[in-house]
Amino acid sequence: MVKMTNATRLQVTFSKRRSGLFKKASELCTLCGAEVAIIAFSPGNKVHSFGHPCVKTLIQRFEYRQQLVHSGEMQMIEAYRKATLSNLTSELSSIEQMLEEEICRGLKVRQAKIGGRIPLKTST
Amino acid sequence: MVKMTNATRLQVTFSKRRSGLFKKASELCTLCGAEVAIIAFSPGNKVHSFGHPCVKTLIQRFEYRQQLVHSGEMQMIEAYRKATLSNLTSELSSIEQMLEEEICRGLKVRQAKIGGRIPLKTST
DNA sequence: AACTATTTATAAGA
DNA sequence: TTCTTATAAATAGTT
Repeated sequence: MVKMTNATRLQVTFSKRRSGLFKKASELCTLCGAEVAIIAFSPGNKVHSFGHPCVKTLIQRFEYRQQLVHSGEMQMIEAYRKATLSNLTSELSSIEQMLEEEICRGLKVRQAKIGGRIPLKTST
Repeated sequence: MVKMTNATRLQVTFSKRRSGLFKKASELCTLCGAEVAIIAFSPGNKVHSFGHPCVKTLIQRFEYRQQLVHSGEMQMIEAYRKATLSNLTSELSSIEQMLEEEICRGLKVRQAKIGGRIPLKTST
C-alpha cells in the first residue's frame, strides 16, 4: 500500500475513509462502552476530529496518564494495586476518578476565563 | 447497536475492533498522506493510543488550531488566504509550519527538563 | 489463536 | 457530493 498520486482521487478516498474510521470509532464506543478521540489532518492540512464523550476531555485524561507514567507514579499505583486486596482496588479507582474530575473542573474554569467553551462532540 | 453485556466477549470484541480501528487509521496515513492520532480508553479504563507521526505532536497541533479558532485568528488567516494570490498561500503555509515547529521545539525542551521523552509511536 | 460464514467497507464509475 | 455495485476486508461466533 502506497500513497495515491491522483490528487482528486486522494481527496475522495480520504473523505470516504475518514467517515469510515469515525464510524468504526463510534461503534467501538457504543458496543464496548469505550471512550475514543480521533484527530486527523487531511493532506490539505485541514483538521477533522471525533470524540466520545469529547476530544478535549480525553486529551486531558491521556496527558494526565502520560504525566503519571513519566513521573513514575503510575508504577507506584500499579504496585499498590497488586499488593492490596481487590476491594481496595475499587476504592483507588474512585480516588483516581475524583482526581480526574478535579482536573477537568480546573480546565473548564481556565477555559471559561479565556471565553472558550467545551464542545460535546466536534467534527471540524 | 447496543452495549454488549457479557464481559468476556466485550473484552475480545474491544480488542479486535481496536486493532481494526488502528489498522484503518494507519491505512489512511499511508494511502492519503494523512496524519492521525487516536486515544482510546477501554471499558477497563486502560489507555490505548495510535499516532502517526506521533500522538503528542498531533495533540499539540490540534490544540494550537483550537486556540486560533477561539481567538478569531483562524478567521483572519482564512480571510487573508482568500484575499491574497495563490503563491502567497504557500508562503503562509511555510510561516505556519515554522511557527508550529517552534512550538514543538519548545515542548521538547520543556519535556527534556522533566526527564520525559517523546515516543515516535505508542500503543500503550 | 485460528477458522469461516456473514456483514461491512470501499474503489471505481456514473 | 451522492448513488451503485463488484470486490475486498472486517468481524462475530465458534473451535
